[in-house]
Amino acid sequence: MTDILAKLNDAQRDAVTTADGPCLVVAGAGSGKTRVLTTRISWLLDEGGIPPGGILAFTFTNRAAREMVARVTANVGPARAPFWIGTFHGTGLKILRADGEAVGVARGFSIFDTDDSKRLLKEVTAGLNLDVKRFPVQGARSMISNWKNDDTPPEAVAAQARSWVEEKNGAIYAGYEEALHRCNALDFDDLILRTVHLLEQHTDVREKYAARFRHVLVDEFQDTNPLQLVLVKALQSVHGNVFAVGDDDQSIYSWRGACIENMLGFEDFFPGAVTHRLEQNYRSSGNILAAANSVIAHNKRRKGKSLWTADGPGGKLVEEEFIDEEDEAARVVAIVGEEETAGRHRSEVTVLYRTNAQSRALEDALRRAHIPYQVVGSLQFYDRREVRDILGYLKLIANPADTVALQRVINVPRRKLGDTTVRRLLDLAVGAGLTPGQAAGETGLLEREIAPAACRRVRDFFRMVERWRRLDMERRPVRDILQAVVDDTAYLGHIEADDPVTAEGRLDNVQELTNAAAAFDEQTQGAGLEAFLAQVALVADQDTIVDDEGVVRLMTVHTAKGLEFPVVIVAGCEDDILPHINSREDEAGLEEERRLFYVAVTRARRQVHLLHATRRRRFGTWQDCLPSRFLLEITAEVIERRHLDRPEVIPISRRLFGNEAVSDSRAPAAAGGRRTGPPAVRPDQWGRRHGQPRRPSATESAGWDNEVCQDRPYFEGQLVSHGIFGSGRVVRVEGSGDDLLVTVDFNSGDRKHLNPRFAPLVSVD
DNA sequence: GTCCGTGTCATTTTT
DNA sequence: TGACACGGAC
Repeated sequence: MTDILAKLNDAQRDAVTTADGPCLVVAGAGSGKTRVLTTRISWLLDEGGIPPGGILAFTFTNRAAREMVARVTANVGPARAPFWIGTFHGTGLKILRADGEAVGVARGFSIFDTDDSKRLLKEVTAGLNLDVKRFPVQGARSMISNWKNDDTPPEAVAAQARSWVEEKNGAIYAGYEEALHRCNALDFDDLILRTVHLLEQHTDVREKYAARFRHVLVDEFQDTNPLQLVLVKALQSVHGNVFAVGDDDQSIYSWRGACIENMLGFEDFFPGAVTHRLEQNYRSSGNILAAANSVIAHNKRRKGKSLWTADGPGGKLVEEEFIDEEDEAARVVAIVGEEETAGRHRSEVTVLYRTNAQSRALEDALRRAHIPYQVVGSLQFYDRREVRDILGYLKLIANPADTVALQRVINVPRRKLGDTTVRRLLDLAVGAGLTPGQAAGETGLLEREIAPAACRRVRDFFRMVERWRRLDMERRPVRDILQAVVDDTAYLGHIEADDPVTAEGRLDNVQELTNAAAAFDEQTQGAGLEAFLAQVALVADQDTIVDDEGVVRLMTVHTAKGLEFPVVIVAGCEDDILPHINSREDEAGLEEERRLFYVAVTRARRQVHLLHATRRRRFGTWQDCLPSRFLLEITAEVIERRHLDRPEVIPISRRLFGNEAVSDSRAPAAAGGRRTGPPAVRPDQWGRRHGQPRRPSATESAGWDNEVCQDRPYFEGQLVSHGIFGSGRVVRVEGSGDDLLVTVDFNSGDRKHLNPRFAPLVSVD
């Protein structure tokens, strides 16, 4: 243990060995937050004499939970690995499965994911005869989520309603809750809300858990919502041992109910709390930290801290301006090439952006350049239609009351069971107080509303489901049940027939799901269907980053939180993108965008590229773009700014007085249009318009060299210079176009085979 | 019940 | 631009 502590710096060690009682660790980006948390747990187990079951630790992601378990286990050995380290939702699930019946949570309940909730809400809204346009499902969902996170029940909403719309919103909420109950399902928020209710209303249960857990630890505390705070309070009520770690400057989930006040007001919520601060950064070079610090200092709502590093300043950050998103993407390709030329892996480069839509241009460019890439996190495996279909069957098998799943699958593949029939079936079932399957089993019930032929088809369907359900009751492996579903429904044939073009990929997905089920059976020694579905709902992070050196990663800034990369490219550093247009009105929104920018910059270890374009296609039309205001907040000494040098571009300094005239005067610049020809100004012309000829530095203009070299092809004996390898002489030229390969003997003695398309090779005259 | 044209609306998404 | 939902036509 002592050697683990010895690896910590003073601040970290103070935090780890802090005495009992509430403690907040304000941990800046890259300051060893996870290490402090895991060492603290190890220390409590080792030195504090706490049994493994006495530790309760909350994270937000499964990834974080896994990592924490792994690191603690490495410290204390598998025999003493704590087993209550998990996400808030996963922990709520565990408690509810054990004791939920006390608050009306029936055994065998399903977990509704976002998609399920939306379908249910749509049904509820329609059932209340409300216009979906005035009461959009997504809006209702977030409203309800907010209410649940404030522990506001439907009755309270109804009582406070002051207008027809509010009244109806309350009615939707109430209807939704009823429908959930009928489906014997909980949504994500319920997993926490019901746990809170359980602990609040049942003193015995609360004391059982609060006494069992001697220490409660929370990761990413800045992301907790009010309900999660209540949960934490309840669980520490006996002993008062809370250890929370977080960074208020990285709070970027307020739109999901995260409440930065939980962190800012920690000392009020937990009187007597001590606060530790971790400000030494072990990730980024000095300039990167200086840039991050200077930007985040503009925020008012923060605890205030300043990161520092014992390492050197490293390279400057680079801000680069481009004509449009295609040029920007070309620069990304070039940067990747530069890294490779320097002998590093592509995977050292990660591209971050604010909105998913931005990935498109980047992907196009990378694909054209034959650079493999991975878009992390956007299209979830479990969101694919065929996967959801099969899971729908499994959900229906596990929970006969799950009418959302029923409606999803009853007519897929087609069984001539249309909306009308299904609607009538559901109404009959509700009227009789039965599940749809039970209703189908009653003689004569269906016939009251449904045509005989349709009745037969309905019964056939449920007979099939019953058959599968027996497999589940026999505790057969999930894999077998899944296989039976796929076989009995001829689902693979359905995929082929539905769309032969995409069939192959979708068949693969079904296979992948089968593999996941088989793996689950094996790893859990047959935990069963219900457990499998819970895992799928809660551990859907298939977006684990592929461990592949040959892949460039693209992701949103949100997705990148908690990760680090050698080289970070932030694409689209423009006003209205980052900060996003929807956040510019209010100060709080702007501060969150600034934190987002801060998160992006602090992901980098070695180099940060901040790219922006003067115009960009948005919703089909060109839109003028101004550099992000956050770029101006970066302290000048640590950043190199490369702007397109065009007379019509307003110098960045003038923008400080930003007024309408600025964007007006820029308009002609954007009017040129790109389609008819190359951009008016190429990146390789930076700075040259106004005289002062200069040699492009190694890091710029690489993306354009292949075009340059078409005018001036390389030839043997040519003297060239390379930003990293220095100068040398061309000894061989092979291939052409994208495959052009130039062999250069550098003065350093190295012989390199370079593709000028990527390698910043400059002719020396 | 299904198909296709038209209209609409565009953040971020740990669970 | 493009994804998706809805309404009218078959």
